[in-house]
Amino acid sequence: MRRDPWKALADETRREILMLLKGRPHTAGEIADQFLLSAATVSHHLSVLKEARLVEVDRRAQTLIYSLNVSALQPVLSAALELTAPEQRERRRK
Amino acid sequence: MRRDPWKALADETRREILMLLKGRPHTAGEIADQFLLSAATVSHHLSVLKEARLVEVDRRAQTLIYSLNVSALQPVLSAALELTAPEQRERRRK
DNA sequence: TCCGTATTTTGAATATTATCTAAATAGTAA
DNA sequence: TTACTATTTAGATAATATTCAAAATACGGA
Repeated sequence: MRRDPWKALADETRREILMLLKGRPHTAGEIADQFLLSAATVSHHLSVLKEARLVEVDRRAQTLIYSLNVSALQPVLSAALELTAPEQRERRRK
Repeated sequence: MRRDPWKALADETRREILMLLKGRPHTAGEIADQFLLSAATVSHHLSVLKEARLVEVDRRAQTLIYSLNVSALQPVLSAALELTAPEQRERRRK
């Protein structure tokens, strides 16, 4: 399933997961340990992030390792910048 | 009521409203005319944006004029940049 | 004061989301 | 195969969000 990154980022827990992954990749268990939520709930959040391409997963035996995929943040960043930026002037050449 | 700007930005219609307001302020009616939704629905979206401080309102007689408030986008932009940016090096002085 | 226009608020239907527990799956090792 | 660990999936519930039609409010003008 395809997910809108904006929707994925709307949840505070999911943004905290991404911040955690910014430092280094973590296993699902390590991530779950950082929150007061059940492992099942964290797993659900991870799947939302995965469907939005904001994280990638690698398997190492029984263990799933999640890492941040910054490229999926690009559209969000562009949109936010476009709203913030002063009116674009016309390009000179081409 | 106080609103999380991330939540306000999660809705596509609301992001389109903000893009519209980037050009210039618009009345509620002008905004509603740009969408296939009822005026009541658009009014609801405007109130969500207002509660997230993403828009400001001025009254001109019966007419309410909405405009974009970029400053409320700052936290969103910072968070997105922080996730994207390379690991911060230690500051040299102070 | 009464009317018309612009807009919001209310009330209700429906859809989506967040969360939990319990059950299922995947992999490794005995 | 059986047992163990790591994690996800299923099923249920409660909270939140989107939407509309109808009613309410705000303002200016006749």
